[in-house]
Amino acid sequence: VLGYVPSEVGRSLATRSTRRIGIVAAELTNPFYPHLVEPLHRAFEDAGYRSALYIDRTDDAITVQELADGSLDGVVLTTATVDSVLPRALEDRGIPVVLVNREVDDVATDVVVADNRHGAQMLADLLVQLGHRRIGGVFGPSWTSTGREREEWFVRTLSRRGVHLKDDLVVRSPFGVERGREAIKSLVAAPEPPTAVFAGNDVLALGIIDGAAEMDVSVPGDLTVVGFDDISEASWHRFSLTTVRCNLPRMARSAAEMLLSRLAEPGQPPRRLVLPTEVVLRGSHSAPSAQP
Amino acid sequence: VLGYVPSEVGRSLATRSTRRIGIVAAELTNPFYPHLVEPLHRAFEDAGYRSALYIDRTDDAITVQELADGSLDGVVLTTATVDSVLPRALEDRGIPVVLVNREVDDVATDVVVADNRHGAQMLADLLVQLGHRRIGGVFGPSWTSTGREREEWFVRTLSRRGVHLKDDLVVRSPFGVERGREAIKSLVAAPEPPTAVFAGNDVLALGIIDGAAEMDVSVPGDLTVVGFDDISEASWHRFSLTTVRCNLPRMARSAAEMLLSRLAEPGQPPRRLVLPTEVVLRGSHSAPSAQP
DNA sequence: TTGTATGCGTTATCAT
DNA sequence: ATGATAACGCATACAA
Repeated sequence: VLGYVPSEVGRSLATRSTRRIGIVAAELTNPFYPHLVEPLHRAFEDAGYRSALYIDRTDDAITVQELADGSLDGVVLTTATVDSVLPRALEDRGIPVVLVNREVDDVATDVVVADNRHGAQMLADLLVQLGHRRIGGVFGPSWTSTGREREEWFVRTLSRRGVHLKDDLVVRSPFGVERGREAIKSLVAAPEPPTAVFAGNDVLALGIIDGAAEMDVSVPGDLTVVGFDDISEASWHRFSLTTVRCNLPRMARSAAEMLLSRLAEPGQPPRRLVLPTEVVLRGSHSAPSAQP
Repeated sequence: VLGYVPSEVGRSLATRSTRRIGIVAAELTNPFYPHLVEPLHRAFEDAGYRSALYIDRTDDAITVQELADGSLDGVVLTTATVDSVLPRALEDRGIPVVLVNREVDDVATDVVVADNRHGAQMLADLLVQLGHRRIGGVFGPSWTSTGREREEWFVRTLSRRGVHLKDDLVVRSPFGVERGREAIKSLVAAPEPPTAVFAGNDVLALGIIDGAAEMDVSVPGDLTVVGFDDISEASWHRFSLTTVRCNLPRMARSAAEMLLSRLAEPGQPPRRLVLPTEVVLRGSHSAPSAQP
């Protein structure tokens, strides 16, 4: 018979290697994650590994036993929070882990992140240089390294330039288009609405721009919006989002390489790779219009 | 020890069931697929099944041996073309298959699709009723049942109403935002540009709207755009796409149910489920403006 | 009820 | 080189 295909499960049992990597991401309908999952999948595929998808829902988090059932050679975590126990637990069971785009406190695993500090700093500089003083922030969750780091360095840099965010102009919310839409609605309803707003990531920024359009506030005429990540949607003309590029495909590839290299050489000390960021100027920013 | 997790691969070998379903989709950065993959994953998860992701790239198609290596209890195909051999091949090897959103000629497997004919018909009626006569089409690939069916019934209905599409106003291209953008640029460059354009799906429609904005043709002022699927992006204010709803989450759930039921009862005759469609009127359509 | 042996499909080891 | 066989981790069937 020519159509014979050897059984992977038999092979896996004998070699104790499944040639399958677990990728845990948030809901894929959050437009951020496909930009990470897609190149991750491709990188593993190119290396002869298959991938299993795990969706980490806020209401129903991924557990250790789901990932440690012996069906995975390694795991990529893209949704880790600063207090995640998953990375520790998995490594304790001998399962190689790599963190992507998120860091975890007090845990030493392989990790690839973008230079969020520098990115946030450049964005802050950009806004004050444009002349903005009444600035708002729609930051990501403080329990994610990404949200936390970007917020911290954005406000810190602003402070250095003598600009301070008013409390009623900052919102913290989970990453999501809908959340961005809601957030901007509350911000423009403030007694003194911001002339510019920093979004914790592009997905929030898309929601902000969309919500602004909905309320007839023009971007960048009435409101400057800057994002973070540079997902492909940011370059859509209807958004034309000024943002900082994290080079997600590269981040994903690096993460895959790290995991693969650890599979080959399990003894290696944990590595931490931080990728450079650059701001990409598009059409969602401008100088503030005359203040009323 | 309390942290013991039984090995899935051992269990799989013994029970010859992996409790894992293969989901084959196109690149996830194509915004359509997350809307299918996400609810599919959820449905399988709820039923105690894990899922493996397979990305079907145009340049590197999924092969039978990848899916028939014994690591999958069943397969969901979302990228099948009318002449796909995969469904037949998989069923021949005893692997349950369900086709979602796409049909295959001369193959009897389980399938769940939307009522594309009715949807296309309603859209055609809408356009002529609005008064459009110079209508363009950016159809999907003719080698997909979805692209083919929607095109056929759209032009057929138009013909019945006495409206015919000029050859230089129809484009056929793979589904993709970028392709929609390119397509509309060629259409508006025609000697007599269309006042309305039908998109093979929402993803193409998004590209069309974005490309139109880029060329300063206003939607719906200068150009009416209608799509197909009603993915969540279609409801974003910046697109506000008039489209026909296929209820993708429901489609996915039904497909999962079908596959699961076949796993429980392998002998069943193939079923074909076609889900009703409805048009959802938003802001991307209007009557044609005065003709020059 | 608790325990023990056999089979699942493959790789790997060890004789021949 | 080629071929027989044990081991992988679990489930199942059967025996005690």
